[in-house]
Amino acid sequence: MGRAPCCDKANVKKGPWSPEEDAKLKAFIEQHGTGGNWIALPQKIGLKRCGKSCRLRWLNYLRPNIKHGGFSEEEDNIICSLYISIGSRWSIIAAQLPGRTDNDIKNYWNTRLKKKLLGKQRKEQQGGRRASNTTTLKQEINTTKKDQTTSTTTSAYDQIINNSSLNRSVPLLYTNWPHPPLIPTSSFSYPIIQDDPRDLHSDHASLRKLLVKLGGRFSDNTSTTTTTTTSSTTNDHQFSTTTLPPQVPIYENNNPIDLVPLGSTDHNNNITMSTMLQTGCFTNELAEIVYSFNTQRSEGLDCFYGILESSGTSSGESCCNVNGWGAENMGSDLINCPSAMIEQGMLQDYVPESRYLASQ
DNA sequence: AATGCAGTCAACCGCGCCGCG
DNA sequence: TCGCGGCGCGGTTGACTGCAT
Repeated sequence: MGRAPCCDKANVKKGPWSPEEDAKLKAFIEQHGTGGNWIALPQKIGLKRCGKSCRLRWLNYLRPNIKHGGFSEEEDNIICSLYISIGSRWSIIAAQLPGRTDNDIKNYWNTRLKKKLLGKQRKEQQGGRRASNTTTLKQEINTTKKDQTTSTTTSAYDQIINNSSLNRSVPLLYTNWPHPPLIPTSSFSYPIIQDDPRDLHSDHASLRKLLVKLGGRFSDNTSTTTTTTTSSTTNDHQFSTTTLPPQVPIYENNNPIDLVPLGSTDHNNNITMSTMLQTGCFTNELAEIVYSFNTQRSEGLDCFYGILESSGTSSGESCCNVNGWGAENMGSDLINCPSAMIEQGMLQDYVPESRYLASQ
C-alpha cells in the first residue's frame, strides 16, 4: 500500500509554468502569503497545479531576490568546500548563498562545477605523476616509525601522519556517508601535494566558522529539535542558517553503518583517523574531486583549503565523531593523510587496532 | 538544411521527517 | 502511541537549446 497522492494527478497540470500562472501565484503569495498550506493554495488561487509544484515554483523562481546563473568564483569556492565537507546537502549549501536555491546549486554542481573540477584533475593526471611517491613515502614512514615517541592515546599511524612532511588532506570519511564504502584502488593515484603552511592561518577561517555554525555539536544526542535562525558576520561573509538548530546531529542514523572502533577512539565515540581510513567510506568520484581540490590549491583555489586542515586535538590525534562533527574539534571532519598509503595498502601495517563493530 | 548529440535547467517524483489529532 | 498529512529535500527526468557533423 503506497502513500496517498498529495493531489488529484488527473486534474493537475504539469510541465512548464505559463506567465499567467506565475503572475497568479506571485500576486497571491505577495498579498496573502502561503497560508501555511501549499496543498490548499492552488485551489484558492484557481490554479490547476499541485501544491508541491506551486511551492517549488515560488521557492525556485518567483520569490524575491532570487539570482539565476552567474555564479562567482567565491560562490564556487563555497559550494565546493561545503560539498566536500557535507556532501549533497543542497539546502544547507544554499542557505549560505543568499539568493541561490538548492535546485540551482544542485544543477550548477552537476552540470558544471563537478565537470570543471574533474576536468582539471584529469588534465593534471595526464600531465604526469610523481614516480617516486611510493619509495619516498615508505622511507619516510620507516624513519618516522623509528623516531616517534609513543603516546598511549595516539596510534602509530596517526603519529606518522602528524609527523610526515608528505601530509596532504583528504576529506574525512563519515561513517554514515551515504555511499557504500570504497577504498581507493590502484587505478586512481594521487600525486602528493605539499601542504601550504598559509592554509592553517588563512583568512578563510570564516568558512570554518561557517561550518562550525552549520554543524554545531552534531555528536550531541541531547540536541533540541527547535528550529532556530542564526546569523553572524565573519570577515566578508555573512552567513545565516535557518534550517538547522545548532545542535542537530544531522548525520546521525542516516545510515546503519555506524562504526564503533575498538581501541582507536579518543573520547566520546570519536573514531580515529586510522579507523576512518580503514573503512574507506568515500567514493572514487568524491576522492577524485577531493584530489582535484588538492591540486587546485596551487592554482589559486587554495581558499577552499581553509577548512581542509587537520584537527589538532589535545591528544594530537586526528579524529571524527561517530555521529558527525564535533564542534569543539572543528576541523576534525577533515584529516591529513598521505593518500598513497591508502592505495598502497599500508594501513594494515600501522593500524593494528583496525577492528570495529557495526553498532547497528 | 537536416540530423544527432551533449549540455543545461525547470520541474517532477518519491521518501523521510515532523507536527498534529 | 499511532496514523495521517504536509513540508522539505535530494535524485531524476525530460524539454529545450546550441553546436557539430
